[in-house]
Amino acid sequence: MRGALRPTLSPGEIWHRRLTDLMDLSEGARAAVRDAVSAPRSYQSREHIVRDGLEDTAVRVLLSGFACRYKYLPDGSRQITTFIVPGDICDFGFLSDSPASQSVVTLSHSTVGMVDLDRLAGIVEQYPEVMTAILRCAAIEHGATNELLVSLGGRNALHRVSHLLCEMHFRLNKAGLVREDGSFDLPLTQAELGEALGLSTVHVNRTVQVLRRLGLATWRDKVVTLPDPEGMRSLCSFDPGYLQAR
Amino acid sequence: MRGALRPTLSPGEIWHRRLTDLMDLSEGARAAVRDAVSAPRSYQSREHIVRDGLEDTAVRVLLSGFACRYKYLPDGSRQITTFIVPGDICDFGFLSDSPASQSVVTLSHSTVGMVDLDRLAGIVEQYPEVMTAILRCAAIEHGATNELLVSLGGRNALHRVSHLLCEMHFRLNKAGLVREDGSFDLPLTQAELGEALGLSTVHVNRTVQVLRRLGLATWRDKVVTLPDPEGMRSLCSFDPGYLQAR
DNA sequence: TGCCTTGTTTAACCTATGTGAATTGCACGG
DNA sequence: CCGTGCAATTCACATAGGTTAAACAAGGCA
Repeated sequence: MRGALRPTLSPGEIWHRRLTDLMDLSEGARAAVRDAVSAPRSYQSREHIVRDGLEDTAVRVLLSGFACRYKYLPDGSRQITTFIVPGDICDFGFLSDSPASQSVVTLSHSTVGMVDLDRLAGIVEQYPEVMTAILRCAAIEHGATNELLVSLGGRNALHRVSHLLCEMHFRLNKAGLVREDGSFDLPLTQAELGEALGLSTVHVNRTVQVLRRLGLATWRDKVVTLPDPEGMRSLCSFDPGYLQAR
Repeated sequence: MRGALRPTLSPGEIWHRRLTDLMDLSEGARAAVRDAVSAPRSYQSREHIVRDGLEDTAVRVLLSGFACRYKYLPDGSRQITTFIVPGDICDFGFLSDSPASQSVVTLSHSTVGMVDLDRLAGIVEQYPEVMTAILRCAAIEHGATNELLVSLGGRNALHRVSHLLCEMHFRLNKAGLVREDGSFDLPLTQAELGEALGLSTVHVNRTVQVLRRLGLATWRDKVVTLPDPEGMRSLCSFDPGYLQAR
């Protein structure tokens, strides 16, 4: 049983980790952030965290599991626009005081922490750096959306799939969710991956098999392994710049 | 010569118009915003406004003309990720105090106003609603990116092109740039439209001709006319919700 | 034990869109 | 008036990826 992920963390630990990665925070700010996250609420797979932008008085932070934002097309097909991993904010509608136009749904069993908006306002007033950190979260998410856009506009199926796997590897690694052997949980179905990448399920399957044959990726039982991350990155020219503060 | 667009405006007028559309601003805030925009700087077509996120101490607002944000793919092709029309902020990097990862280039002769960052900070401190208004600008831009993502992921060529034309019609109309007869300047080349929509130039051309034959759109000499906006909207199920504050 | 359900895989066939290359129409500069 | 060059257009052909349907595997449950 090598690769136990990590000991249990306090709810706020994950968000704290994310924010300090993006911004130097004072000791006081860090404590405030850590304490602001409420006891996690648990969601089953395919349960809605945010329904069509119905926003209330709290910011939701994914603490564990996997989720996505999506939009429906008129023909009933679904386009996934972002994947949400632990540490991510589920919905940025609170920033502009307007409900989000999208819904957020879990893709696996997940837990979500709440940060009360009034409380957050107080923290931000005392520690303005926290606001910058949050805005960086938003900027990175926007960057990820842009990169997905680039994938759909200009990359072929093989590059789309490998680029997304590289991104997941990178993001989950930052969250401490990649094991020693380079494997990580990716609780997606191939159909869902297709809904994000604009590919049919069948073609996602074909493409994943090519990656297997190339010895660059395996994906079984919701676990992805990249035996040769460097080879994978160079295959699709993955550059994680868009996922980092600078 | 019907349809003269509108009399000359003071530089800050356009931005003022945009922000008040998104947010109720007090008289003081409106004056502050109006006065904060510097004398416009003029750019030729295809000149860079922001180069690879080299950010300085001012926010740039497009006052007239047309621009886009883009990213290059490793194979040298270019993916346009956003079109920027008068009233839009060119780059939101200043929000998170990190350089943008993209470049902004004009697509026609354009003018750009600058808002000094320190000055803006002062305004925001006195009138926090201005910050919310700016964050709404950012949210709407994110919404537009998402919608383009949806186009690339799930719409066919005809719907992509018509949806984009509907969006342009809507956005330019808000900026007061659509003439009585429903026509508006779209200083793009078909190749550039293809770079945004993930289509080859040839196929953009084919598609535009279909729209012509359907009597839904004409596009000549950089001028687009939608004789039947409603038909156009229903063709591609255009819903401008994602472009508005609510 | 055996039937559902959900997800992956395979196969045959089809089409929307890309590619390459030539043609046309203009606007511009000399 | 003639070249030059960019943008729009056309044509012939190629292909990546979609579609439909069926088979297969594994887990849950009666």
